[in-house]
Amino acid sequence: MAKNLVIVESPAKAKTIEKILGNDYDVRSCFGHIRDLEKDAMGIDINNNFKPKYIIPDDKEKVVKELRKMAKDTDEVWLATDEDREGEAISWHLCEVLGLDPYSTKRIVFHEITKPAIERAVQQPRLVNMDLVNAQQARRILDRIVGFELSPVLWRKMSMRNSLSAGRVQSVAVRLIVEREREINAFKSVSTFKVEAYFTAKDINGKSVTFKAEGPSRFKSAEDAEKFLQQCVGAAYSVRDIQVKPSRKTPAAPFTTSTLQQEASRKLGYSVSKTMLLAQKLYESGQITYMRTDSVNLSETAMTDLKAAIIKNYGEKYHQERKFKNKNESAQEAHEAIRPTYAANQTVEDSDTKKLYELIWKRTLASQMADAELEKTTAKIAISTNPEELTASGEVLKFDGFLKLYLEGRDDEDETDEEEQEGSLPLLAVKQQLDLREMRATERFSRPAPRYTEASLVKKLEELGIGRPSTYAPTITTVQKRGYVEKRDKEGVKRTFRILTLKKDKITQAEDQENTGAEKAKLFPTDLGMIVTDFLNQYFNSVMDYNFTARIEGEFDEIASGKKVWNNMLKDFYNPFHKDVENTLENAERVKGERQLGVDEATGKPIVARMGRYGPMIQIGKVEDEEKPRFAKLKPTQSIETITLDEAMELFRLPRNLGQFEDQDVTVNIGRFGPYAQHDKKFYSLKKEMDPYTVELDEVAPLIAEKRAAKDERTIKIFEKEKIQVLRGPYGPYLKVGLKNYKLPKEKLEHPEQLTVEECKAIIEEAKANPPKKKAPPRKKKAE
DNA sequence: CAGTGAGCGAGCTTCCGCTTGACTT
Repeated sequence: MAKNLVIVESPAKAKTIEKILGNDYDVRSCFGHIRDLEKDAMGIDINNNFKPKYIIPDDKEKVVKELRKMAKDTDEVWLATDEDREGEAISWHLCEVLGLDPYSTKRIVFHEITKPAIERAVQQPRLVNMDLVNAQQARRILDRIVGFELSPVLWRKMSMRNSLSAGRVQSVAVRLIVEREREINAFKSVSTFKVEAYFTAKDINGKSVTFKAEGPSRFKSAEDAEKFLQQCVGAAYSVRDIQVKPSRKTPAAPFTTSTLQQEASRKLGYSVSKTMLLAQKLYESGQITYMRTDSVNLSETAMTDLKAAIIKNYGEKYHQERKFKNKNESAQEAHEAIRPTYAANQTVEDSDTKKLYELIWKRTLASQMADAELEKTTAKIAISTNPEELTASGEVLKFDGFLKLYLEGRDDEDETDEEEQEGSLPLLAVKQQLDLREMRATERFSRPAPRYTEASLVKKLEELGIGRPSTYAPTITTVQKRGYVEKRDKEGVKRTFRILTLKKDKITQAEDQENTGAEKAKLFPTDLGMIVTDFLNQYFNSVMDYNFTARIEGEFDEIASGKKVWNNMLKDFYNPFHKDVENTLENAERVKGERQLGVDEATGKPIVARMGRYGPMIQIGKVEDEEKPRFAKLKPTQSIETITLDEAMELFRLPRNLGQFEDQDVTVNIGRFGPYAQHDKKFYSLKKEMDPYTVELDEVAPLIAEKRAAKDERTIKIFEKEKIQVLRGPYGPYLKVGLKNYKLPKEKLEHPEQLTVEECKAIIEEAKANPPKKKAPPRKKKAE
């Protein structure tokens, strides 16, 4: 046992630091928080000044036990958790649990895992900062109160299924998506006409090249555009003025969690959870620094390392030292930016993480590289018959600088002309006459703000100071798991647009088609998400306010700096909040999310879209009517808010009988698990692209035959009487009895077809006698 | 696995932020 025990949060970090500190130090990890509020009675004694009751969660017992033992056998314990609010609290909890005195135990901090930083830290120990700890306790308790008082309100007041949830972070995330969707639904697109003229001129080599110039402004109507073209008939064009301006581009800061998620989404198409999973792998294998960070800072040693790599690869000219400042006020900067551990490693072998690593490597190096230098040329072109002018602009890259490696992506889609790369212009002279090849006025439509992607939502949350690097990915998973939000694609619709062309002094009009509104992997609110958001907005306006988190963060800061007492802050929040909760429980109506669609022509009964126990549906007639109402489920992409009466009536066409296959009826319907076909008493899920409303027998019949064959293939053996199946799955052969699966012992994996009934029964008995340990997530009994 | 949709009441759910594995059909 070494003389010193150093406790950090992450095990990968522990390994590195142990190497740096040498033999006198044992470095161990506590794996994050080791205590949390008890769940009973919220774990808070509200009437006793919000006194928290902490427990050690089951999955932390083991590590706490080990740390206790080590702490007892060592001379000195050093608390080296992260230098932020949560880290400070973890240190305090460690004191409490390990029996250390917070007023004498050594607390050390460092922002980077480098030898000088750690050695410096060890020489300057301090004590646990109780003000900061109290700020964390206030944060924790407030989140618990909000979550555990709001969620039960939803259970009581929503007429849909249970296990709904609300919280300071997730509810605002859903609100953002709901409001964006409504903005899009309400958006009225207007069209304008954009004029582009194509000229030819001789370049330096005497070669004839074509370039583009833009019209003076966008025209509101086809008539106005035509009038302009008309005025250009017979005109001569000449260069009136040329401006040449140098410009520069600057590299983006190195990655934080949020910007890494954004770029991996834009450039590699990764979901935020995939990005984090791969980054974790890179971190654990020592390839990159810590991946949950809000800091853009690079350590001194990293800067030196990067400089060397840049100079070696690209030369002195390409290096430029830069320090980046964080724009985000809520940043706590306990770590460095995300960077490669060794700048010399351009890539990694592992094919899974290769792309992400290279992205990080390029971004980090680029951040220490020289500006790109450009030359922007703008030529004004006069029209002899018209006082208006055309503008041609071109850009030439004089020095690539950081662009050699990396250019940050953008969120706006490149559907329109706006983002067209500016090409280069031929060398023009003032007064030079230009030949017009043609001039076009093209109709363009304004577009609503795009729906959020996972990554652009993270960006927005970070801007609002809501959530932390460690929670962005889990929050996005939660709102999807709760059924408030769905990630999906949307097909575009065809739209016709007009083009007026002036060519050889003649104006012609044509039409063309474009695809618009197509979106990939975007976040859509569900009806449930909208209804819950409306409800929370109505009754808990203050918590749903986009500035709520920023405001209370300010108060946490005051607690951290000793200007405010944490219990008082909580009291000021709790009293009005709890009153709202009680008022809502007492007075709010149960929410059904009902919307009137019209009247059924055949029966005169009212038709409504509303939320049922099993999701959004259409109802014809009322429950109290003599004749029972008719019900139909909405399609997955439909929404209560936007469905039309005609679309609603369409839904009543199911179930459909498609005709006969092998002398049996084939019917299609939509069930609990999506669209399916039924044939010979068996069920077959329809393929994604098959629409149960339009699918035909000749599409479904092969599916039935194919699925039957696939099932035969998976089946190795069946013991009919005992109802034991031996099946082949993606993890190898296994046993299936009813809904339960059983693993085969290793020695049976080779020849599963030789298994006997007795052997199978023995395996099952064995498994039942030694049930697999279910630890962290307790299995839910009911689906959903 | 694939019929539902009212209302009652039992017994359940739930938060955010710090960290990794265990597990999967």
